[in-house]
Amino acid sequence: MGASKTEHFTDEQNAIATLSKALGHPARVAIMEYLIKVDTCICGDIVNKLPLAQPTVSQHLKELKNAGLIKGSIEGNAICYCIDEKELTKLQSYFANISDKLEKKKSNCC
Amino acid sequence: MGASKTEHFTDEQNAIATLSKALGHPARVAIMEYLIKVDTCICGDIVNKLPLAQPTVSQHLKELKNAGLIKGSIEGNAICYCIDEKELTKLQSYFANISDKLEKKKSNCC
DNA sequence: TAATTATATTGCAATATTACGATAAAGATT
DNA sequence: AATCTTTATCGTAATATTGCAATATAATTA
Repeated sequence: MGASKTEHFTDEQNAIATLSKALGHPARVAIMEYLIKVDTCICGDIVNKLPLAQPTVSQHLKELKNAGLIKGSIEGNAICYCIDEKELTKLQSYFANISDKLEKKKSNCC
Repeated sequence: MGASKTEHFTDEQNAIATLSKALGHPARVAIMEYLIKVDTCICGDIVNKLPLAQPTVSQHLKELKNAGLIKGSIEGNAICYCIDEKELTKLQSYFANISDKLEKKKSNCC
């Protein structure tokens, strides 16, 4: 059908999937990396850095914002975007936890 | 147009996006978690665990395999899937690195 | 070798994503 | 107030994803 059956999975599984999906496009990875690198983070700078049209970048920013990975604040005429660390930390600790489990298991299945 | 302009981004950005995208569906997150939890990992078990039809699960397994996150080996009649740690480690260290950078920066932008 | 079991593939419908031109909205500047 | 600058939204086309029934493939067993 095209729509995920999210209701059948745990909240954590859905949360991790949502965050991962938000980073599932190179432009959005590039935006995150840019925001981490610079401290000034005006939307127009991001548009200039990326090889995409302004509406497309705006859409990608919206998706990152919806996922909670970035936040934006009005800066006069412009909008200042920056990383929202909370969700990123969630992802980071999730993967750290998984790696830890695998490390301990020393899986020899396949 | 609908197709990502992957050629404009770095290899690492594309790699992280591909891995993230593969985990961008709760069913695939659930599959990964199941494979981490159990040591026996026959495809049929996964199908039974998930609230999805067999062809759908097969498709999700294929995507995880294409991304390099799991590998499968023929086990007589059945197929044994398990985690391929290499790519997962790549993701884990990527996020660890990002978190580290943010930690050091103590960003006070927004 | 026929039937069974396990998994993959095909085909298709429903929906989502990606991209961008045109345009709107809102503050800044003249 | 008219214009400029900056960002968001709308509309739309191209493509991708999700899901499953039907079917194919391949090893196993009777």
